[in-house]
Amino acid sequence: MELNEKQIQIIETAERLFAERGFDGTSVRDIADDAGVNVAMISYYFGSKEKMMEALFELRVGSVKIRVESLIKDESLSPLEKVNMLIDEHIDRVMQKQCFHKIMMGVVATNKNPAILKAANSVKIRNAEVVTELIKDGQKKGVFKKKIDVILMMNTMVGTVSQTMMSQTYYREFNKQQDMSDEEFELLLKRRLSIHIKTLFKAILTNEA
Amino acid sequence: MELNEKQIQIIETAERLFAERGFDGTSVRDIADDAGVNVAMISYYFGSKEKMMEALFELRVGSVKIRVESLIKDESLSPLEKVNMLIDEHIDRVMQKQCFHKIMMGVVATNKNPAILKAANSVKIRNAEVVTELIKDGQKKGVFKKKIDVILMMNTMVGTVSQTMMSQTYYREFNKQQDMSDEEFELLLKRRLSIHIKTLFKAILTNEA
DNA sequence: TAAAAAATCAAACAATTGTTTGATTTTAAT
DNA sequence: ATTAAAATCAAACAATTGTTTGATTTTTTA
Repeated sequence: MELNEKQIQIIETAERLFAERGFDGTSVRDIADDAGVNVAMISYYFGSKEKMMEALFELRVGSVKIRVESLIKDESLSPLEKVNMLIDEHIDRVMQKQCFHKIMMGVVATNKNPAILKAANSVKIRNAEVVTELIKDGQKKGVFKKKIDVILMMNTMVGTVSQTMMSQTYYREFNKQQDMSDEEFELLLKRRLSIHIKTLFKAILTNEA
Repeated sequence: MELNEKQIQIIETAERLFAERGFDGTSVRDIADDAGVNVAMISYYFGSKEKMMEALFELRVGSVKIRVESLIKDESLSPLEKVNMLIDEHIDRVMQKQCFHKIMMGVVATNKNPAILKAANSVKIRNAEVVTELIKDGQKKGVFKKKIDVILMMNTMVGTVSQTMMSQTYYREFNKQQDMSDEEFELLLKRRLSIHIKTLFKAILTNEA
């Protein structure tokens, strides 16, 4: 599905409101008003509220796959370097599309929309397969430990980033970084998250101290 | 607020449905039908749907605090032992009340109900303070590292457990453990989660290999 | 510029929402 | 057994929901 300017404008408004209030907590009139269009435009363009959600999902997920796949194949990088790049990639992706990731958490929690759930699951499976290959490669080269639970490891990455993203204002308060600009703080948060997760991964992946 | 048998029955039905479909995705009639009571009973007992949610929150959160506080004060345990017990405590709590924790994720994501959000935040702050004290004690005794980001560490625990709980059927498929009974699998999952997180924490907390 | 297509709109649609009402039944107290 | 309180109910309430209609305007095409 190819989207024109107005459709994207509507979708991005919906994305923001869905993240703030949830899918069922946001009416099509809320979206239309906020986007400055007539209510009928949503059905006119997307068919239904549900299908608009699917269009949003398609828009956001579509672009991700390629970068990861090509990264894995790069021969000049060590397995650990690749893992570290995947971590940074994930942090950037979540922090840059916070609204979308909030919505996704809601969609996965409540098994509402089967179409989206299925698509999200296939993305997850593909990622797990890619990472598993990467781990195996590292094990073959003797730099990674033998017994590694890939799923739990990825759950730690995804879970830590989501949890941190969702409660970032709280993190900011706790560490008394109110004086920073939003951009500064986000950079700091990303840097700390990156170091934190890389430390964790190094501990469960490698044999070094 | 003290609850009679029927009120608890309604609340537990609501809890299950909220976890499956979200707060706004569940109507009071859905709840009443499933609980086998008249729709009017919800307003009659709780005042409103919103207040019923608050009663649910109060019911589930009320019992937690005491155990954690007393655990911390126990002189016979080392700091690392205490941390490990907190991890197991958290895993048990989430796995035993999965529906509730799913709902909480939704509530925190969408800043809808201020009363609940405020209460949830105060619980979080209290926990962070307790853990911070625990970490400081370990540092004083020389068994913990100097620079530790308590919030990120807790985000890793909470995030990993939530993520794993939410996608446990997927974990089961991926590791081909369909033949197990549900009880067996849950035990296995809890054990693996426990070891996994303890390994992570040991790596960022202690100086050992 | 004329015709066709696309976009926009206010209004209406039926269905569902949370809540209230007022009567009736059940339970508890005297 | 009588009274008072609590619980239960079907029905109705107004508000909001997602969607459709049919007319009107704007844009594109020829």
